[in-house]
Amino acid sequence: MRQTMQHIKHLLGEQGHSWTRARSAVLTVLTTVPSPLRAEEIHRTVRSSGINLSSVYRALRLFETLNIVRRVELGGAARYELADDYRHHHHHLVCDACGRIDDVATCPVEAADLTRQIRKRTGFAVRSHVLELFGLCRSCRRDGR
Amino acid sequence: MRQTMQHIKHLLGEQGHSWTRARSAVLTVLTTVPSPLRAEEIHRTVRSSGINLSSVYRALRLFETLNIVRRVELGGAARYELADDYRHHHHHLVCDACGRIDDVATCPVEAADLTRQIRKRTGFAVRSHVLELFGLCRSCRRDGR
DNA sequence: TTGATTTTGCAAATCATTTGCAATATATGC
DNA sequence: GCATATATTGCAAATGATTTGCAAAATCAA
Ligand SMILES: [Mn+2]
Ligand SMILES: [Mn+2]
Ligand SMILES: [Zn+2]
Ligand SMILES: [Zn+2]
Repeated sequence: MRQTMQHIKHLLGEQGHSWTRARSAVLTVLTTVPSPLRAEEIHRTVRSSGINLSSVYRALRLFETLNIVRRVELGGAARYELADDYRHHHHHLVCDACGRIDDVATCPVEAADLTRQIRKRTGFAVRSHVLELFGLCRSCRRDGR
Repeated sequence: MRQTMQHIKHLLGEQGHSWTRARSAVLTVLTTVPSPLRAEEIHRTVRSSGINLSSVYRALRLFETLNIVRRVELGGAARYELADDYRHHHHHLVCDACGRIDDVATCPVEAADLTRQIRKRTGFAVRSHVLELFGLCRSCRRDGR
């Protein structure tokens, strides 16, 4: 999305970071593909532009600290997707059989106001949470796996 | 807990696995310490018995597949704790400042009956979920970090 | 106790990710 | 645009966590 790219480019400038081919390319992939991708998957689509895997990792790391991208851990290599500031806060349904990953907008942590409950009960101030749901997607279920 | 150890020993036998010094030692640690531990931390307390780090990893892997232990991913090395069959289903509060890890019994996924809702809406059959909460524990909050 | 079967210690391999460094690209002020 | 100070990159080597091959040692069932 052009809007998002422009905004992020500007943000990088403000923070004293350059707008480089590598960063731009990685970001293009992430704004294009909705599911969380591995560094290696991102690299596969930008390597033709002569961009090194290390640079992909470096770009992702920078984006993560700037809250542009968030890391998603689903077992194995980490995955990355645009952060909540650019896409609705959401969680994932991961199919154990075929590996398909879908978004779920429903957040039970927000729905239950869990953050407030925990703060009241324990004094712990929740600032973020990780929630991932695993199971079988409709079609794998049909295939009786 | 003696009860738990006996039960697991019996379970291993049933499934054709031996009851070995390494497995017994790892299990003793896990039934003793309530917070999720890293392989290396477990090893530190059993190395004196001449047990190798590889064996700790192998024991943990076996226990995981037998649903005796569950892996907890909180960033960095994986951690392991007794599985839900032996301890209440629960999640964690991880303090970003001091690293303290507490259990939370409240499960918003169960509370919201999210599994059923998702199945109805999307056909996806949720079988398990991962939820970890990050923030500042009461005392780190007081210290104003 | 014994022989068949598992498991272990150890070292080397693997996998994801990070890092040092010299070469290259980007930004900024002419 | 052009020069140049600074930031970034490619590449290869390092790292940290976890896994693996294999011969030796432990466990198990008879
Ligand atoms: Mn997503
Ligand atoms: Mn726990
Ligand atoms: Zn949420
Ligand atoms: Zn739960």
